[in-house]
Order: sequence, then structure tokens, then C-alpha cells
Amino acid sequence: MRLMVDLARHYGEGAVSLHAVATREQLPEAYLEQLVANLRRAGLVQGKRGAGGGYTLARDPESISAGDIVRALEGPIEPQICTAEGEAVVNCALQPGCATHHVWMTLQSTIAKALDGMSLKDLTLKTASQESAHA
Amino acid sequence: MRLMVDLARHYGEGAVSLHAVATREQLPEAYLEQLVANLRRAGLVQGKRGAGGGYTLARDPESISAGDIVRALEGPIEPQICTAEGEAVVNCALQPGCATHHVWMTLQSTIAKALDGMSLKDLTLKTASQESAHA
DNA sequence: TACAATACCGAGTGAAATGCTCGGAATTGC
DNA sequence: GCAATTCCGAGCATTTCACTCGGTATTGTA
Repeated sequence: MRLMVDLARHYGEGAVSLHAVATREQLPEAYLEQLVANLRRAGLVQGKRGAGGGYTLARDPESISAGDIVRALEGPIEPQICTAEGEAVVNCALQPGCATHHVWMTLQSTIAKALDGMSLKDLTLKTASQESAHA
Repeated sequence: MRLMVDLARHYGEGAVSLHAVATREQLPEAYLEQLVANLRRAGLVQGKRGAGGGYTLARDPESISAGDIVRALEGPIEPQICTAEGEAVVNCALQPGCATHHVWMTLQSTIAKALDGMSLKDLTLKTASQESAHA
């Protein structure tokens, strides 16, 4: 997540190396490499090899949501195995008449809506203005 | 969760044994024992020992929410360690100016609101009417 | 053309959480 | 007194998480 916000902050300035991100965000570089691979496979970032290479967002920050990132890194949003996003298949014998199924379905869609409603651009602005709205 | 809905269904009918719940819900009894201990410590259910004993809800089904249950079993709602419910203490050096902090705080409160908005009574009704609103 | 910087790849690891089992002790109704 | 039940603490297999390591491919630059 922080990786992506960092890339968003430098959007339009050419490729950003993981080394730079790791330093700025105080995150282990080897780990970021792991994560960014998934983001690339999901088509959210583009890599450029060689000296002076690095990563850039594949689309502009406004069109990438927190939900996109979460899905790329952790798979479909699913509070329970039986309520995975986009799963039509029923893998739970109790489903018809299972009272709790409703709970997780609601939760899943609530979470998805919340995450999909936040774009990378929103997030860069949130920090730029240093808005400290914590309780 | 299913345990609690089951108890709610039999609210007002006296104590319900775990054995009965386990059979009805097709869940391992030994495991339920484990879970119900937390629910009791959280003051959501009351146990009665001895033959003919069992558990009853400590309050009426309308006043117990899905959120109460989740908190009793899994602790405070926290999508990230740095955004645990009710935690005033900052345990993350990056917090002021961390763009992603906002994401998790929003998510936490969204989830909490959703879960707190569902009462056990709601859930029993949902199943009773056998409303199959799945995609 | 050599070298350094970088992206790419696959496997491995330690700690923690999750869902569950087991054995036994205390309580209570019949 | 016996059977049904709650209570208690420990243990266990699997999975996930955050992270490391060693190596290969590509590319700009001196």
C-alpha cells in the first residue's frame, strides 16, 4: 500500500527504483520486490529493467483504488471462504438457510465499497495536507 | 456466530446444551466449548452446569450485535495493528503523515458500523424467512 | 565492452493465528 | 450415586504473513 502511494507521489517523473521506495518508506527492499511482482501481474505497475530503471504506475493515480491493490496482493475480498468476491459456486452445504452467510456477504460488499472508493490520488492528497484527524 | 444465532432462536426456552447446538449446526462440540468460554467471559452468554444445564443468552437477542460476538471471539476490530479499535496509543513511527493509516482507520470504522448494525434478532429473522438473496 | 544498477524469479523460513482435539475436574438434577 | 453438563488448560496440524536469500536477465553509462 505504502509502495503504491509512493509511486503515486512520483507519478509522471519517470521510473522509481525499489531501492528509493524502500529507503523513503523504511521497508525491506527484498520484500517490496516480492509484492511488486503481484502488482505487475495485476497490471497496476510497469517495470523497467537496467540501470536507471524502476517502476511506474500503469494507470493514473485517480483510476487506481485501494481495492485494486488489496485484490492484487491478497486476492478476492472474502471475510469467509463461503463469501468470496465473484464466487458463484457454493462450497458450503449449509448455505441455504445459514443465517451467518448474510453477515459475511454484507461485510464483504461493505469492505469492497469502502476500498474501491479510495483512489491513490485521494491518498496522496490526504498525506500532503497532513490532515491529522485521529481520535 | 452460528452458535449465537442458534441460542437466539431458542431464547426464552431455558438452557440449551452445547451438545444440542453441535448437532443442529454440525459443528464439533469440543470446539464450541472453547468458543463459548470467550462469549461467557465477555458477558454475552450464561452457563448453567449439571444435568439439564446449558447456555442462555445473557441479554435479549435484539441487544446483541454481530460486532459484540466478533469482538468477544477475535478481540478488537483491527484491519492493521496500528488501527485497532479503541487504541489511543500510537505504535507506529510513521503515523503522522502515513497515507495508508487513513485507509485502515476508515475501513475499521466501516466494518465496525456494519457489524454493530446487525442484531442477533435480525439474523434469526433473516433465516426464518428463508430469504435467498444470493447472486 | 565492462560494470553497476536495476528488474525478475523461485524457493525457503520463523512466528503467529486458526480451527480443532484431548483429558480431566467441578457442578447439578434425578 | 450416576449421568449430563459446564468449565479449564494444554497441545497440535495447517495455513498465512512478512520477510530473506541466491541467482539470472536486462540495460544505461563510463
